[in-house]
Amino acid sequence: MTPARVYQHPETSEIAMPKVLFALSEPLRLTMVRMLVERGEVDSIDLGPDLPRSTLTHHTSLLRESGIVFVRAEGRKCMIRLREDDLEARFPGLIRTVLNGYPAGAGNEGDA
Amino acid sequence: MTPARVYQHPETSEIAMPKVLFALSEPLRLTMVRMLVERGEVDSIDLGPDLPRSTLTHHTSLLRESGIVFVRAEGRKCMIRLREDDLEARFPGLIRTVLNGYPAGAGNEGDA
DNA sequence: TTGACCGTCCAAGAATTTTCGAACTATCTT
DNA sequence: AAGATAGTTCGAAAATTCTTGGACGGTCAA
Repeated sequence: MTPARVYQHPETSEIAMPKVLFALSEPLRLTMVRMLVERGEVDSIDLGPDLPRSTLTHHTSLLRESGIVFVRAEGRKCMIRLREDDLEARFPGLIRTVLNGYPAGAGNEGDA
Repeated sequence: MTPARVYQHPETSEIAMPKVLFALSEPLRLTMVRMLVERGEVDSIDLGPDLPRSTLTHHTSLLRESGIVFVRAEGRKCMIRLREDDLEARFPGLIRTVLNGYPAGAGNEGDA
């Protein structure tokens, strides 16, 4: 039994505003974050069913490394959830304020 | 008497969250925005006295095109101020929330 | 165990952003 | 008018980021 996949996450205190804003500055990732807020923990593939897997990994890694999401391995899939409490502690109101200004559908995401 | 320099600004309704977040995702520009909040309208050169002028123009243009600042020519200088009301109307609380999470000095800016 | 799946890593190319010197225009001072 | 000053534009080079295919290793079902 191997330790499966392990993901590195920044400490709450290490979460940096510029990196977070950069991560959120992409419509695709912003839409992912909205889905996380609405659904709680999701299977990573739900965040971009039509994306090539390596592209999806790229974006989820960026969200993880910036401190926005927590990632854990679950069997062969990968479950992702927003670090709500950590983000709220570090940058109170940020996620809510940002999503408020980016209504659903604003980014022409996915399902036509 | 020539019309001097004219600057294009997006309408309030055209200000887009991803572009704004991208503009704010750079420590240098984030620091500029803080200075604008603290000082009101400033001479553009105050935003980066040590930067090459063309670099300064690049950053101020990006802030202007994203809808964050208003720029006007004043003689040979260029005065810049935050579009506080427009930003507050479009994305309530955003600037305050962001600057709150990016304390002064966080970006090692300028004066050593 | 075999085979299908899933996610990551690597590498390469495309696209974007950043930086800044040089040339140019406009403005102010004298 | 001449010289100094301010800002923009252009071009080029460096740095980042984005996208994707392909190889690889772990996981699940049969």
